[in-house]
Amino acid sequence: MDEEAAQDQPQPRTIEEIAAETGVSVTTVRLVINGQAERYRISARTRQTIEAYVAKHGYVIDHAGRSLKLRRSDAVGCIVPDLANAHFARLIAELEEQCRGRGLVLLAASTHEKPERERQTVSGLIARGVDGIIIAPCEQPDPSRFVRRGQRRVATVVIDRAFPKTLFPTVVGDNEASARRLTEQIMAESGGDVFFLCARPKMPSIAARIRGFAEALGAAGVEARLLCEPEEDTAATGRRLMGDLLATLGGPPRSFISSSLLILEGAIQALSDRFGGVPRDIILGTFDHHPLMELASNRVLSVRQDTSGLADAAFTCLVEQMDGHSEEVAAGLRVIAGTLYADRQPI
Amino acid sequence: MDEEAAQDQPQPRTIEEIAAETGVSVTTVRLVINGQAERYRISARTRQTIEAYVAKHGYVIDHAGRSLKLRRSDAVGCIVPDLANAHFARLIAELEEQCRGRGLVLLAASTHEKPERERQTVSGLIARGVDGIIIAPCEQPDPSRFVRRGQRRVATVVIDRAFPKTLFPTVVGDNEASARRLTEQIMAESGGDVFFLCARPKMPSIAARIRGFAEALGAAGVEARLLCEPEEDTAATGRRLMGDLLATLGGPPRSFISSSLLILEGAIQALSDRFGGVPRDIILGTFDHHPLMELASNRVLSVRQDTSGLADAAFTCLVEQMDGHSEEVAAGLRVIAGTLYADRQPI
DNA sequence: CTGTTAGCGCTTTCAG
DNA sequence: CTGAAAGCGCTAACAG
Repeated sequence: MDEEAAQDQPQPRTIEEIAAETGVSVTTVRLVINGQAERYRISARTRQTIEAYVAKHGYVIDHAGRSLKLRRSDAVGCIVPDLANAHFARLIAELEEQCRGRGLVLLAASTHEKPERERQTVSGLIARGVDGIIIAPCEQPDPSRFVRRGQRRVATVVIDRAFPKTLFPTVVGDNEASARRLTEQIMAESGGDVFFLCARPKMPSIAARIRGFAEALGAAGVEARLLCEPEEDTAATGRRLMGDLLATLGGPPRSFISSSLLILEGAIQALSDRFGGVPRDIILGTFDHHPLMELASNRVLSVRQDTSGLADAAFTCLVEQMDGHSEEVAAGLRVIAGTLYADRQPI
Repeated sequence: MDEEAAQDQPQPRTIEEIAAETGVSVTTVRLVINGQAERYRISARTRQTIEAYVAKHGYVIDHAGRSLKLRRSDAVGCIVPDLANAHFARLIAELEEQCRGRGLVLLAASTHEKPERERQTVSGLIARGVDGIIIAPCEQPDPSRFVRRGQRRVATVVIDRAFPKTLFPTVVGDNEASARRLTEQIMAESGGDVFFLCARPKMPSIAARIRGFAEALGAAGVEARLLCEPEEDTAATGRRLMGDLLATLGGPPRSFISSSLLILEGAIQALSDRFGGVPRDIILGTFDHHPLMELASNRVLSVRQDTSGLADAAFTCLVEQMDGHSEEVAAGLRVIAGTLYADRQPI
């Protein structure tokens, strides 16, 4: 009924219009609309008048006006290197869920690892008035860029990548420890014969994995077996690195670890090109678990990051800052443990 | 230098403040800031004064005020069933890129296939004042929900799922034709022994695939070999469907097609449980290509949707409506062809 | 060429 | 319990 009526009548209106139509003041209307009727003891009669009118015509608040007045948008920005990347996509999905729970909306943006683009994106989001930013940065973020209108810094949390100077609250996976465990396990299973194919070794998350890898090798007295590409984290890189490795070894390695899914894809291509498929006895090690890895008949050791743990921690931290009546939030590092899986089982 | 100065001075200011400080009017300031100095022939002197001031102190526009006045947010909302799903994540990534190119920002939201949530999300985004909505809906979208303030309908394009009544401009993949080609190819390679495991057969995209599958089977005079689950598109479903199939056949099928990556994952699990891996001679057919499928030693026939083509078409259509000085945009259907791949080669 | 002014819709004192 | 009025920052007439 009401639904029907709403379609005929002029659509949702402003508070002011509702006030005019119902013959009360905007304050009164606003009070009942915002559910504060009780608190201000609006008379039941006027209250019902208003509620009836709204039920009939509908009303949706205009956030633009609200934002302008409140200097608050109830929006948070999330900046990641690549929205299509499975890891970041999951992160975004979790964060959007959290946002929804608190009536916030999520602005998603990508940088493609370009620092300049990242800076512009940050400024852009701040100009949009976001109340908070969650960022997986491609460079050490500069706090002075996270301020608006001389106000204090916009709530910010860095996720996934811990740059040396932790100037912001930061939430990351336990890359170093995971890498160490993964490497140890692989060495145990492969007899110590393991290589690490990686791109962008300067990225803090990758650097941590390299450290973990090196520690495990060092503890076992094995020399470093690292193949690196400074920049391009692409399948093409993975292909090239694996190609190099095959050329060097003259045959397939017993096992290898790839620093990202893209590198793994490339490595698979190189192996397929050479052997018509991935030799079944190669042990695969990876940090970005994907269910399709089960397609391989190979032994797969993978670290599954606790994506939802990361998102939860990051969001909680963000909200603390946003609600923050407290002055400063500590710019600490929060590490979320991942889990090592062998094929489909956690070990 | 300027950078340095900017850090000492009070941060970015309002147009009004800049006007006061530089001793000119807000109009003048606005004109030069918006790059319309030429057009209104602002004198070089005042112009330089302003530019110098801005260069020194910086200025970022406040979108809240702008939105309120212009009734336009330069934001578009994108609503998909699941942001973590590879297909939608790619779509989101492409769309964000497009948005960026036009100075728009992207609000991302998910529905998890819940109609009620979808409706709320639409209303929410409209209340936020988005200028456009791109939606992969889980139900026939109701145009009356896409209006704001009695104004005409917010620019909207439906993507990925063509419901029977095409009330909005709609951009989808060529699911039916792709499915037919895929099925024909698989039958040619497997001797006609092919099954289709699918979830949510009522979804228009899935329904189209089922039609294509049935057509190919019909043309070859083979009976329907469809295993369906009405709702849950999950790995658990895929596992169950494959389990049922194995029980029925008493052994692995020669080939099967899965309606989604999740179904494929589940099917793989069921096969692994039963045979300790995916029997190598099974031919895999799928609609959501993923590079990791190369891990399989199996023959893989997959339809790769032209994600960026979909995104381009959808965005173009959206922009037409947003800029639309023309009255109505035709609510037509735009079909984007996918490509059939055998292993890594298009065929 | 430049300045003044009136709102956009909302919230928030401050008065009744 | 309810109303009036100011103002958030921006833009777009309209005057000079």
